[in-house]
Amino acid sequence: MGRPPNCEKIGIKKGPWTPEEDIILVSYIQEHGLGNWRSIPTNTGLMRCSKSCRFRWANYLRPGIKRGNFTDHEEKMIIHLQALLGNRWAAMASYLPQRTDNDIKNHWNTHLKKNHNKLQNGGNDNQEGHSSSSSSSAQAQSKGQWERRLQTDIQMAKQALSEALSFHKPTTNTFPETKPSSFHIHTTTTLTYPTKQPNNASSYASSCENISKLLKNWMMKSPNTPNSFSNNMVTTGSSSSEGGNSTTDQCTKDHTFDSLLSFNSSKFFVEEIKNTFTTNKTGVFQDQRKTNMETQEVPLTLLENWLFDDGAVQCHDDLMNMSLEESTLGLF
DNA sequence: AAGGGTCTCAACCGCTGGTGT
DNA sequence: CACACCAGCGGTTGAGACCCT
Repeated sequence: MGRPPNCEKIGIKKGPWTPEEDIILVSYIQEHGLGNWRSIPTNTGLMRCSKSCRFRWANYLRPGIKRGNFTDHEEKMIIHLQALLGNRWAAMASYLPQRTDNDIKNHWNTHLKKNHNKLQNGGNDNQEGHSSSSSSSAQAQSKGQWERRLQTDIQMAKQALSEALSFHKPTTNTFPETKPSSFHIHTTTTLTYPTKQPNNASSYASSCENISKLLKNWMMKSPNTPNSFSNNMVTTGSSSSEGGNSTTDQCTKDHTFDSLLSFNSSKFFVEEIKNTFTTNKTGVFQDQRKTNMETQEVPLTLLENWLFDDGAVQCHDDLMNMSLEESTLGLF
């Protein structure tokens, strides 16, 4: 027989997450790492289902998420990727590491879809005037899209395989072979963080960053903060509320982190990353995972390796060029 | 200022494929 | 092999923010 049914939908809370809940979730993940989502509500006492916890983490609390307006570059990427991949938001998110699939999906539906449809309708009008056999041309087009999609999947699979076989080899500069890290890391959020290994420097630096932001906002909003949460924060690693310079440092960090996650300038980008990760290892977050940092050499994550690769930025340009030519001609 | 319409986006829902028992 | 769990994905919803009249 299979596993015993485990349905516990009684008392499940829905709706927006409170800062308290965020803090509990982040603290727990920080302490225990990502593993069994199902155990999180039980172990934390959160009245949320595991799905909700995973979703909240993946789309809001996860380190490295960039929020706010999409840049022109990002929007173009999304349009190109949508033409290439269709509504495969998770796959698209793998090309935009700092954006979540939900973010991309929302942005597409609210901002880009309308413009896209407008332009497409305009193009269709012309096309229809051209040819009456729209069904066959549509079929051919869908076949082309399907082939491109398949090709993309094959490339991704090939790269994943080669990555697995030669883990430490430097990557080449052709698309998408240089992007395995982004595929591996961001297609699914759980792959981002080694399970049961809560000592990834950059990840936890960013987790603490998120926690401190939450805490800061929460403190401002609710002056009657229960001590239990403050204590929890201290014991679980956040130190941003301590010390006079913490706020300034935090702002600088926020800015830097946002900068490093933008694709605007390749050289600046790479330098920023190098500086930032140096800061991560020596700076304000050191105390947060002091024990681990002092006793262990923190390995670079796949993302970090990719980010250090100067050729990486070029890949996005390659993608842009490729898709521009064949997929979204006339969109811009 | 107020009311109604529109927009945005966080969160939920249902489905699917992989995996454990 | 069958059943159930689990994680992930894409579609959809609805509350709040925003804009317009």
